[in-house]
Amino acid sequence: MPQLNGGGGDDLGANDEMISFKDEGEQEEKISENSSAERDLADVKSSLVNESETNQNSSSDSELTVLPLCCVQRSAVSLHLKAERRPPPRAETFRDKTRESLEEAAKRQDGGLFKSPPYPGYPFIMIPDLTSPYLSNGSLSPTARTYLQMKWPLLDVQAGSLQSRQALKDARSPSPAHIVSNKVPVVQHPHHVHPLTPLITYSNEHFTPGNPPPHLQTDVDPKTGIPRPPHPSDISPYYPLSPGTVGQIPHPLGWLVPQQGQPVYPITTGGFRHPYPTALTVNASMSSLLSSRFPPHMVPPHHSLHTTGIPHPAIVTPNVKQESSHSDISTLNSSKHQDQKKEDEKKKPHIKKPLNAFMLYMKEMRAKVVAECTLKESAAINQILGRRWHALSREEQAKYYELARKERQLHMQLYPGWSARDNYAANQQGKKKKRKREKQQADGNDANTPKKCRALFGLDQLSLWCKPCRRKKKCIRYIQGEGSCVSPPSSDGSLLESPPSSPSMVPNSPPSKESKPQTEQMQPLSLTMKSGPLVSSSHHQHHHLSMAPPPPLALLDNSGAGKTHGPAHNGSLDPSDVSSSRPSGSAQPASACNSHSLLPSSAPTQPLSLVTKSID
DNA sequence: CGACCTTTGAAGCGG
DNA sequence: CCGCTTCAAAGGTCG
Repeated sequence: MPQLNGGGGDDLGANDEMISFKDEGEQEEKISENSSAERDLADVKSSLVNESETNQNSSSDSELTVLPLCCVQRSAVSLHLKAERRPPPRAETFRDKTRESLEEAAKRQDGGLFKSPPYPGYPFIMIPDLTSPYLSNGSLSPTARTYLQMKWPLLDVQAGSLQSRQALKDARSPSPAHIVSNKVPVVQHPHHVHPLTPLITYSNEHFTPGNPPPHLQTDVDPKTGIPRPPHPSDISPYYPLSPGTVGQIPHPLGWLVPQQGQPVYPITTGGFRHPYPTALTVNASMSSLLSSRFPPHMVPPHHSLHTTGIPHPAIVTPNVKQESSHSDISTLNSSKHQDQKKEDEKKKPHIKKPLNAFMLYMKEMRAKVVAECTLKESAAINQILGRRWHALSREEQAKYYELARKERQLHMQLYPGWSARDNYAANQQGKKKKRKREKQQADGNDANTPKKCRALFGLDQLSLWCKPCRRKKKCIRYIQGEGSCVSPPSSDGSLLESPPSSPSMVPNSPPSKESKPQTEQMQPLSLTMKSGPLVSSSHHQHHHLSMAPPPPLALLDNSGAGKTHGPAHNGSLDPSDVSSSRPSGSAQPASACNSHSLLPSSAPTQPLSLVTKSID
């Protein structure tokens, strides 16, 4: 059985046994609680990203210091989900129905999930049993995957561990900053690692030793920051591998991490032998994610081959490309066209885009959610994951951003000439998502995705929109005049989670790109909307929300600011900024606005968050 | 069997 | 510079 949670007492763990949900409204309420955190996160996001990048250079020590949520133990509310899983009702209008069902399902599940903190105490990370999770062939069904609980390193930090950590740190060779950001606290402690680490599951077949790609091998771009030189430190000794398997398991970051004496891409054995203290190594889970990205079976094109001879996961050869390998054959029949295409592709293997932070997160968490929720539909699961993502603490998100950054770097090194555009072209040829776009657009136009100004004035009166809204950023108007807030995202409950980040006020935060995400997040709603008249309700929420307590994150921030932990983390993340940004507190309310809660009822109850607030 | 759905983030393209 | 579009993962669902 996959679930290890139970032991932890994590509510989430309560998988199958679920108690029926009461009202969705409640769920939403709970969600709102998260919203605050989301806001913070959003604000921080940008900083995180930057941080990750900046981190490279900076070496601060403070990894340990910050323990985010630890303190904030959210009370674990027992989570009750319906054991019975209702497949989304299919109905007449498939789309609407499906949507609704998805939304509903998501809400239900999510709500349930949210009741209990996704990561209570932030303790665990579920590691998928990778037997072959990433194989495109997908021999294993998702459900088949097993997950191991891992403690999140940060949480674990304790006095003793700190010392050890420090030691590790010291021990580390001057690791390339680029690879590891000190600021991001990702150090994994050995003892924390579950003995059965998922990594073990990696199939050996995947990895055959080989030589690293030429370009990689020799050098690492000093510039890019991905160091090739042997870095003992990079490899984590802690990596949870069973002895036997170890050799075969590639280091998750193996591509990036060079080992002493070993080939740069020693996926095989080398990878794990050496201590891998650095942030990169981070969590086993994280690493697993990365490793997952590199499926063995994919055959890489010449240069794309990994040192080990293993192609980078990103590369998909047409044949191998999807699970439906057999289908390929049939496809061949379809037309010469394809044949030609194939040939072309062969010549030019399809290199996938590197996964972004959220995608990495999804990969890691999907199974968990599936297990917990009993939902299988990816759409619904993704909604939940999206919410959870928003609920993640800065640190947590930072980890993923960091991973994503590394992935991108790696990807760049592996495929120097590659550009996302290549894939665009491919699709165009293949013709992939067309309808989708149309639909999206349509939806977008709808009030369904309410952006403050957009909802308020409509597309027609774009000129009236505040600049940020026009840019898809946070609505100033909305924030500023809280009262003015029109309705939030009414539409979907799903939105609940996505709060607007505190924002506006903080123009400074360097969130260039990040800001975008935040805003986007805020408007995820598309799902729900169809149903109805949420807007009006938004008002209520607004009030409530405003009253709502600050998110747990706030604590962090505060603590960070005031307290020590500032060091590494903060520095990198800029927590200070964050905290500062929020200080007024006014921001929160605003964000609250955003948070969408459709139900009036949703309002007030989110005790937990409040509690956390007390910290102050 | 392929496209869609859904999420966030990164990147490309065009104005 | 800004906005829009595409793609990345994933699995159920529909045409």
